[in-house]
Amino acid sequence: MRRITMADVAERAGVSKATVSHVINETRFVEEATKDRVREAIRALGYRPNTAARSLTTQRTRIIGLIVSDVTNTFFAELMRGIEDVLVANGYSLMLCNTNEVLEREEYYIDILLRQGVDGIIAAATSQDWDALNEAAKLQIPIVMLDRTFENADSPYVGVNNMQGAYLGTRHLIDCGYRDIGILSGFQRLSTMRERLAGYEQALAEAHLTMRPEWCIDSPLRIDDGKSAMQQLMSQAERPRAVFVSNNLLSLGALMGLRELELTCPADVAIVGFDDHPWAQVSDPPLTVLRQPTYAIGETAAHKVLKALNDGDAQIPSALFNCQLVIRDSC
Amino acid sequence: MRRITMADVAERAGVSKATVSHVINETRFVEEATKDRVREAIRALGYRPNTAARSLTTQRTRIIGLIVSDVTNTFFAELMRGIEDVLVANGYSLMLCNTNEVLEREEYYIDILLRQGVDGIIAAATSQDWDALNEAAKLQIPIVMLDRTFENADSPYVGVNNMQGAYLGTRHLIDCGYRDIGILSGFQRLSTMRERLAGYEQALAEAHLTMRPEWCIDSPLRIDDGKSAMQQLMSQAERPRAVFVSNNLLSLGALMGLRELELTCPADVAIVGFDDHPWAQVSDPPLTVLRQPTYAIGETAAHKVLKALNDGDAQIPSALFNCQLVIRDSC
DNA sequence: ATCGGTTGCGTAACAGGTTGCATAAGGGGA
DNA sequence: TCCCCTTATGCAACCTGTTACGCAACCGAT
Repeated sequence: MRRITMADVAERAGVSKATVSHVINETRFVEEATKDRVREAIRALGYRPNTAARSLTTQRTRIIGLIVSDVTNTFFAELMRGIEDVLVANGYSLMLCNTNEVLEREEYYIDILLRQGVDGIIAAATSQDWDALNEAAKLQIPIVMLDRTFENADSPYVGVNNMQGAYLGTRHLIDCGYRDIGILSGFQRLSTMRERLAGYEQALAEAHLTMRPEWCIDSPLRIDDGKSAMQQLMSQAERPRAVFVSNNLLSLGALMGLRELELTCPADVAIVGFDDHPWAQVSDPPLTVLRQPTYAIGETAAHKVLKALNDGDAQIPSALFNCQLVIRDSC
Repeated sequence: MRRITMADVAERAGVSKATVSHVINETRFVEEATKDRVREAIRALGYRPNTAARSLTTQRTRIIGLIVSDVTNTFFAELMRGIEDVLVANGYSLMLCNTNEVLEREEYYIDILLRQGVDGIIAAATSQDWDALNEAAKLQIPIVMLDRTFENADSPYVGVNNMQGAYLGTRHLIDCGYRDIGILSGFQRLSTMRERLAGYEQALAEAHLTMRPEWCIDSPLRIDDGKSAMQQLMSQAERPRAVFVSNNLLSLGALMGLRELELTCPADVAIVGFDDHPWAQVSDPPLTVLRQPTYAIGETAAHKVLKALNDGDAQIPSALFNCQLVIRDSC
């Protein structure tokens, strides 16, 4: 069965390809009777326009590339949902690029996206300089930085005020009476993590507490890393009595780590985590966390690419949301 | 800045477009010296082939459409990761379609995928008949059913032996001495959920226990639904002493529901859940669950589409994995 | 010198849409 | 009746690759 093309529709309706095209896209006036014939032909033949052919001439694909580092992290999943809902509502589709926080994979994917000719890119980039995205920028493809950004990023950023969040969390620990506070600070390569560390430092400084470098553990962002980081923290001669954890997977790992050491939270160590997660309500103990308006962040990011696409070269401002401290039983 | 096309490369290298194409695709012999000139031109100009143009003639896009019902469910996220890793390794990309378990959205997306001309579709379909996917099937596009399937599905299925899993789980409850066992059976529209209910029934029957319909609660698959379903179960005059929960989000909701009623697990009700989840280790109590080899399922599904693409019309068999009972403290 | 068989590459048709330009038909005014 | 204008549509070039077909140049053999 040959593919049905526009020529088939045109023939059946007794009009030219041009007319069919204009009926479909409503790009010029066509008499109602003619429109009807075309529409009936489309239905009868089961015609479906070929996106590749269309984008070849229009130079637009109505596809947005989404780069995230870990789809299994509910935080990113929730972002995706927000993004996708907005894109679908506007007739765009999503090309998913999961980098696993691997730079080469990110670069590979950016190349793919550019070949694909995506109309825009939303990136929770693992790279922290403009190199990888530079090609896209040169091609004038709108880019929105999601969750993370970097110094000289030349694109709008949508995320949360990480410093404020970490400050709030650490401050809460201090207010609860803790003085010896450590931090699982994650990947310092990521702006997000740097900002959270800064918020933590600020809260400590304000309370005239000194930050002890050995209580500040960097690590990748997987569950196991959280576990070993927490255990590393707890195996020290002098242990912190509370820990600020910069990422939800690390929080989960931290809880696992404590369990293995038969330490309990908050009796032995208090924890404040970053990012809320449904499971955090039923964990043992339920976690006190900084909640981000994740879905809204996703929506906003999607709106920003669309705006960039529609408004030509209008300057798109960044959007910074605030975190909310959700107090549960871990401090 | 105009887009760089193959013609530009050809001109700079002093050859024809055909030669450039053949150098890129290695589709016919080209002298080494010529190849070098072409490659150097490609590099110098920063040429990137246009996928749309290519797929217009080749009739292939190297894109696979993935339809899932809920990206925020870690189960699907993990499937995606498996699928994506395999696809990337084979030079394919992923178009993500999140349906939120809404039929219209699924149909909409299938239409989009067909216009896009995806080479194959992997679908954790929310629809449970062939209607939505029929168009794709007629166009000879390989389809792989993921996690769910239906009676007259004419495509290979990759998933888990749900009946065996549910049987194992229910059986475990029985072995623990429970006699009054209820079930949160989810969406009976989905094959997965029907099979799990069947496994539950089988285990009960085998132990000569009668199934009480009022202890068998259907619901959608979101966390809140699990919560209210569990509360509905617990508000009955005669309550079950154990509950088999057919889905991980429902398990989470069930735990929340119990908490709200100030009931404890397993003292008041025991729970066995379906699908493992990292958080299930640190929940209160740590959940006994049926674990699926999720990542492997994803990989397998991806391999099957690719096989269908490469081997023409070879019959692709389904793949059924087994569940593994992971015993923790909820019974 | 002629011929057949490589070797290496170019020409042009095509894939399926979009769109600038052109044109035919019909109506109204001079 | 002629001309111009409007209305509704068609023609064909173009977007950027792929590929069937063809041809020139060179080789060694006769």
